[in-house]
Amino acid sequence: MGRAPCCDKSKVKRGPWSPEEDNTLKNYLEKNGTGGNWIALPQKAGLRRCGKSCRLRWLNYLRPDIKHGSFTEEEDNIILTLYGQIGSRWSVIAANLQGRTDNDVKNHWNTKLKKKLLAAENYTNLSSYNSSDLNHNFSINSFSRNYSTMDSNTFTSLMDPNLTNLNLVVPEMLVQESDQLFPLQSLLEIQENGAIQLAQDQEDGYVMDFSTGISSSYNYDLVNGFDFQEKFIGADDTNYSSSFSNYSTLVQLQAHNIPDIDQTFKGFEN
DNA sequence: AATATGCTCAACCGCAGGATT
DNA sequence: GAATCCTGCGGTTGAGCATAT
Repeated sequence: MGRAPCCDKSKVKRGPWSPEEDNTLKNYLEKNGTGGNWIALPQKAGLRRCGKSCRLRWLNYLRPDIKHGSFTEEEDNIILTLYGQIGSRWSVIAANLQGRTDNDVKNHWNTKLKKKLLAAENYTNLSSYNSSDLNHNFSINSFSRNYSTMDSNTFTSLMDPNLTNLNLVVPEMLVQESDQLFPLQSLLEIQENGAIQLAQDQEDGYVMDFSTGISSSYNYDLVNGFDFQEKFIGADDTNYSSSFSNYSTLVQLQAHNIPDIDQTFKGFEN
């Protein structure tokens, strides 16, 4: 049969840890380690706590390699990027940030970064979407712009129109994978393929190419100074109207000319 | 100064999957 | 193979603090 229950919840202390309890747990673990059994640990260490609570306290707070304090911009960018790829797999994201725990990353996301991303998405009228494709779920799918075809001569990109090797927001692994599957076209190539320009106003606009089955669009923001390219697969919907809600997968979003992405987002907050 | 509201983050909860008996 | 437990994970909560009114 199975093992004994881990603890009697009516007999263990709950709530915030006292400095004395922290010391007891820390001293015990530094001398003895976990012994491979968190459930038995509190009794051995002389703590009236559930083993699960001890584990959490150690992993999230007492471990010597934990980094306390605010997140750097570089860490923010890593979180944003990885969240775009894999969603809320906090332990995986935390593993890419030295000294940060999944709880830390999760809290930071819920209190800071989510708002930042939502503000940016609202600005571009993109609503969130959970793609079923785990490798490419940048969580953006449906548009609600007012579309109007414009003369392509009026398009002005901030990036080199011959450029295909963009600075990417997504990490290298995904970039390589995506490049193999869906190579980037330069803006000139897109225009030569009969791209149409849509929705340019005083602040932003973009060019879209439906000729390949993989829809590409260049978006550009004249106020904040960045371009980015989006690619879609899974649908060849040339009869789009005011929404892309039927699009199945957004492959990737690639950005260029964002010297300080955090600075760019700041303008969208509140 | 008092109260309301918002924010942060440590801690808990419940579940899934693997391990153990 | 079944029953049960353990571990790790993501979601959620709520106390305490900060800021606004």
